[in-house]
Amino acid sequence: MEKELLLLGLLRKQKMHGYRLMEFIDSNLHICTDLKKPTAYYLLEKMEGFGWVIQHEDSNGKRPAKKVYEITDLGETIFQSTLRSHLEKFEPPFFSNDTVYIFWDTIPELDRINLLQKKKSIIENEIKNLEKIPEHFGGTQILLDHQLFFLKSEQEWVEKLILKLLTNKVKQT
Amino acid sequence: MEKELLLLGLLRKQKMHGYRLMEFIDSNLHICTDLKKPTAYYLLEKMEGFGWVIQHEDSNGKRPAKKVYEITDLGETIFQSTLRSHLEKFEPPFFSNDTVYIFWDTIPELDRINLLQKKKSIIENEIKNLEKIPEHFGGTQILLDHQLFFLKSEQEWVEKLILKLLTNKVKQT
DNA sequence: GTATGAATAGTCAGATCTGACTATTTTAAC
DNA sequence: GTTAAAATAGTCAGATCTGACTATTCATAC
Repeated sequence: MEKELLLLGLLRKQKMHGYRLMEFIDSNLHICTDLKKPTAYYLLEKMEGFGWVIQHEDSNGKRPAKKVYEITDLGETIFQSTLRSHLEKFEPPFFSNDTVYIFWDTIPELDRINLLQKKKSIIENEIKNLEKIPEHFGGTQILLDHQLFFLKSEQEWVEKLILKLLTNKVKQT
Repeated sequence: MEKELLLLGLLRKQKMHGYRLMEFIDSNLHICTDLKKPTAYYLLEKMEGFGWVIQHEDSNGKRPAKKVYEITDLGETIFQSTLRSHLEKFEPPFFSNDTVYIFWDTIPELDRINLLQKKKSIIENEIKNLEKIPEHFGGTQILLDHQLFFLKSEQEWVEKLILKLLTNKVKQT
């Protein structure tokens, strides 16, 4: 429901057509969602079926008709309850790259260290990029703070793992 | 490719049929993947098409024929390169529940604190549960360590956020 | 004026994923 | 020995998602 929540929340502020929605999401919210354009159109149609949004053609002037979506009262109710249930919930994400650790013993020790070092530098770059972003508006700043906090925690973890590998190696020699 | 990697990696150790694979994943690897049974069967068939695995019917005795999957040389090559590329990569997960923060201003201040407190207690429970799990084998222990490290970081972050809200409230009064 | 590229708005076939189901065999209880 | 429950093995229709595409309009440069 996160994607639906996002769309509903944006439509609450202002009625819009799909393209405008995706434009906003792409340029401002890429940290918190991977919603793609065709999915957005698909979800808008689905939500129209549920009666969460209504759509009317806006054939302004010469341009071909645009489908402008607007949130309904039902949509607002859904938004409010979903918003609350998501704030209180906690669902750990899957670290899909972690699958490798299951097969840790397949990788020679030197490779492990080298590859982890690369991972570490990617994280460091991400941190630098995030720190460059100027203060955002309202809640989006919380989102950025969270991401940054998370990245720093990941950095620390990888550093510890590398250190552990290095000290193990020293012990062996 | 994480799901394919997982299946290939397990088939490397031992040829198996889909049910056995899923049994192992469900009972040991639920932390790192959300692979479900029908998806596993789908992926096995796909990988058979790619020549990464081969399948032969095992009609042992009375039971209806089982499809036993086995990794091929090509599959092993794919596994090795995918394993390495995943170890060096870092892709931050999407905290889908964070979508709420975009609409932070919609929620009354008291609700915010209450709901975050619930979130916090869920995290604390998860931590307790993870700490109960006895030492695992090999790489899987790294996976558990990572998850625990992450959860503690999340706990800290939520605590900080709650604290910030509380001090803001005091200032206002 | 017109060719070219960017912006605008959306669609579609095909890939991926899953809830709910089928079907058989084994185990256990009586 | 028969019935019920659990274990075993898999399937399928339908939901969800996306890469690649279409189609129109606007800007600009020549």
